[in-house]
Amino acid sequence: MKTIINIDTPLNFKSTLDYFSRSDKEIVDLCNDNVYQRVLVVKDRPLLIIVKSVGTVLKPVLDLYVPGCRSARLLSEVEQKVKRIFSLNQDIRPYYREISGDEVLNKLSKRNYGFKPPVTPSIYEALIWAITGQQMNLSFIYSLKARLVIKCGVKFRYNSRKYYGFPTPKELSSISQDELRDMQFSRRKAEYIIGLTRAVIKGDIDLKGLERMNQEDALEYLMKIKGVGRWTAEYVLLRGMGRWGVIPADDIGIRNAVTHFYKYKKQVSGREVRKRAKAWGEYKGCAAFYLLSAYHQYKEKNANRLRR
DNA sequence: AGCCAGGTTTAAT
DNA sequence: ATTAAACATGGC
Repeated sequence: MKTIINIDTPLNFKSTLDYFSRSDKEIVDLCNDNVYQRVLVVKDRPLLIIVKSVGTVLKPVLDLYVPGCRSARLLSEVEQKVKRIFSLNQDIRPYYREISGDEVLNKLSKRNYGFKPPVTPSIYEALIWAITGQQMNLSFIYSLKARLVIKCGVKFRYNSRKYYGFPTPKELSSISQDELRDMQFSRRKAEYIIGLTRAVIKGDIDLKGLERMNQEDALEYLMKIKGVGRWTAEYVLLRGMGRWGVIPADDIGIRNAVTHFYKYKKQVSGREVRKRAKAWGEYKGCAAFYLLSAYHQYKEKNANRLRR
């Protein structure tokens, strides 16, 4: 089945795809030729979604194709997920007003006009990804993710190509410590992932309930989970729930980006980022994504230059 | 070779 | 209330 999604606020589809394409090891959020593909598990059914942008930044229109889907209800659920992933229900323009006094962000906003922080289909995915991503370099983290996804995620075949979904709690519930170690997760991370997954399955942790909580309560709730510190909780609110008022200020990527664009002489602390982020009000998280995204573009450009 | 990566926990000042 | 060490591996 197929449907068209009309959006009445700006959307830079390409910028979001660029964000998903940061690593060539990415195997869940797939992008090429301005087309986004990903496997979603909706109501226990694995589905491939194919999203194409057929509008403009100012008049965005998305073409959503779900091969094999014959139920209008299911399709409507999928559509909600797509809206979540691309933050279609949030307007980015108030962010531009908020940071209009900041020259650095102003410039980045013009360059990537319409870019919105992407959101994971589930909070669980953001949690597992964040725990996986603690402390290590991005390249290695993407290797870990790929191994986890290939081993535990659903496999989907379409046009003789293989696609993988990010593992659901059920799919991860039977993984053992040793299997995670074999994939080169640290013992600690293996414990965190297993513990979290068990608690979610058992109902001891209610991730859906987080959506109804305010920022402080949600952060507090998440940080009670073993393996979830401040950075992870903040990251999950932003990347996994689209809470634009939150910034994971201790994030090394964000700190590097702030250091670079605000021309500090040495790497700034998370504390310094928080201080600066006060000026970004309820849109700190958006600022973080614009900085990360621009910093990545900058590094890519440098890498290309050095390759010659 | 050694330090730093999308940090957190535990234990010791 | 801060500070240190351990955890794990790859990139530069």
